Amino acid sequence: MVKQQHRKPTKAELEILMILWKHSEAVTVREVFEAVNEQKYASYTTVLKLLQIMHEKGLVERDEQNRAHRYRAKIKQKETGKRMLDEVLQKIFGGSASRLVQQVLEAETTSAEDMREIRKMIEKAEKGAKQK
Amino acid sequence: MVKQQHRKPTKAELEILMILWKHSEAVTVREVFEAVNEQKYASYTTVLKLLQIMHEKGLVERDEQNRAHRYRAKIKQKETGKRMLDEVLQKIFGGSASRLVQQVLEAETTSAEDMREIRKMIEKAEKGAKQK
DNA sequence: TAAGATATACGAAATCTTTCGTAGTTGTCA
DNA sequence: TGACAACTACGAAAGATTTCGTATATCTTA
Repeated sequence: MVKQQHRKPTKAELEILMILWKHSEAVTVREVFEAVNEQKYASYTTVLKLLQIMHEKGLVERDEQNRAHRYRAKIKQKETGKRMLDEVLQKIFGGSASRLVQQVLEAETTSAEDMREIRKMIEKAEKGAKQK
Repeated sequence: MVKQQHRKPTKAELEILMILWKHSEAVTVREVFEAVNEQKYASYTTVLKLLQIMHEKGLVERDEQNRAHRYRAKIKQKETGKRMLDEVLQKIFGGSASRLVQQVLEAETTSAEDMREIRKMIEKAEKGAKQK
């Protein structure tokens, strides 16, 4: 388990990260720009600047081999998700995982399908769980 | 299920809300101020201003009967938690509740105790689940 | 009742985040 | 090669959020 030493991504940065996470290969600014513009308008230089800032912050890696630089996420989606989830867990659910899960189960977006999967995971997890 | 028509609370507003949620009764600015300062330094007028802004936005209610106004959260912790959780769910876990729960189960903060509770909830929920 | 403590209101500085224009460089191709 | 397209760098405006000082009113108490 590694601790990340960077600040949490801002809203706009997270949007960029989500795009980067979809690609296994490093992508150009133009590609990111186009992906962003499928959701909302943003100028090319806005996207570029964001990537540059994220690079400074260490959120992304940059390959400067070619004229068009290529970027890839440096922080993992999983780690980021864990962090964000943990923040909600602590702040809103007072650290109670079961209260959080309960909320998820109550959400109308959780299907019977999801339920089954979740149950399986629990059963598996409970066997291997550390008894503390 | 009610939809909330206000914007999502900012970081500082959430800190205030968390304090308000702990109290069933409406509290004075001074009480909030003191609670805030157990965690970090903030001047009295900063806390006051935040509460005033939150009042304008409809995040809190204000009782102006006495000289020292009393505030209480107007939005529910549960609703806010649901919202925030749903945001993480959509943005990070692509809407998959099971992936989110899996992440929770993997977190080292989830105890065997939590697991048992979660399993019970699932079993109960699965029975009443809508089959879609 | 006068001084000091405690309130609210509110403008505006300070800070953080997002957006974009402009300058300058490099590649493309007719 | 010259014009145009595409790229990076970067400052700075614009927007959002947070912080605080000052003005003013009200309560408390010696």
